[in-house]
Amino acid sequence: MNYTKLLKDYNLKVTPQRIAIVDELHKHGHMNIDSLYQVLLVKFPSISLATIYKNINAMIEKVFVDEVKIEHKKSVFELSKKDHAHTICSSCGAIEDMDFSLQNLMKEVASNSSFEIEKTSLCFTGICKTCASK
Amino acid sequence: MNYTKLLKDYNLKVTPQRIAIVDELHKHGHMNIDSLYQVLLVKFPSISLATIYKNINAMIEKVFVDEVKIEHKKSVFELSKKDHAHTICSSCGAIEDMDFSLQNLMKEVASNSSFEIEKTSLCFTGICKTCASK
DNA sequence: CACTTAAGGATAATAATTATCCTTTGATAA
DNA sequence: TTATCAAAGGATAATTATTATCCTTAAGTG
Repeated sequence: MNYTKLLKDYNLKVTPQRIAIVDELHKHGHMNIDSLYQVLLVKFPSISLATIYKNINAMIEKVFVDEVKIEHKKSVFELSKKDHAHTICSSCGAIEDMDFSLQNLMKEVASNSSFEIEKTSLCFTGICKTCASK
Repeated sequence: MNYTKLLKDYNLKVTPQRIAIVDELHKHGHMNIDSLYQVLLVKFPSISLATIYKNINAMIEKVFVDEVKIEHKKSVFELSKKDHAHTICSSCGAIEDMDFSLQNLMKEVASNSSFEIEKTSLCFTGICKTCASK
């Protein structure tokens, strides 16, 4: 993926730190602030935690990164992708995407309610396949 | 509702502060820590914020209060009730329950996935009826 | 390559939550 | 009803999380 173009498209200056943030989010799927910080310290030994916060917030603002709020844990961040739910394993903590048509859900609600939906968040907490087989 | 019995059933000592917390949650539906604190200050002018935190955490632990995490806002808390979703108005901030059969959703997922669901959280962000008509 | 502006890094400030410690109050049983 | 004990409340300190500030550095533009 061309992260330089991505950043430019969203009017964010292309810096090595930003490229790395997007790169790591892409590689890991879901990361919280601390794990991002830890992994970026490898490439940028003097990177500041403030840089992580500032950039994640900027990317959320530009709507190409989303925050996923999780019970009893710090939020994780992901590159925006449409129409999916999340599974959170209460045993190992793994967070995964799950294919799920939120569109259908939203249509269903739209026809039964007067609430105008802009965004839907669906999270399943439970036991993942790996933990279940142990 | 008999809050004394409720607290006893969950092995929590019955104190006036706890009864008031449950009472306010019941009356208001959804409250964050600060609004709880403000409203409890009326009845208990010397109540400590720490008491609110400690009790909400204890009630969550006992699983008769749930936390609802909301984007860009502090979490709100509600007395546990089953099978419903939440709507959050991005205009006025109102948080409401929405009747919604999470059971069906969970069955659907169970038959298509190997993830064992324990709990489902569904939030719709958008514009509420009142704000839409303005 | 020079200039302008925004980003990075270090750190202080603020906000949010939890821990500590002492006092008070429920719950239990004599 | 009262004595006892453990747990809850209140005040506040400590910790954690996040944001703001300020100066230096580097990206974008011509």
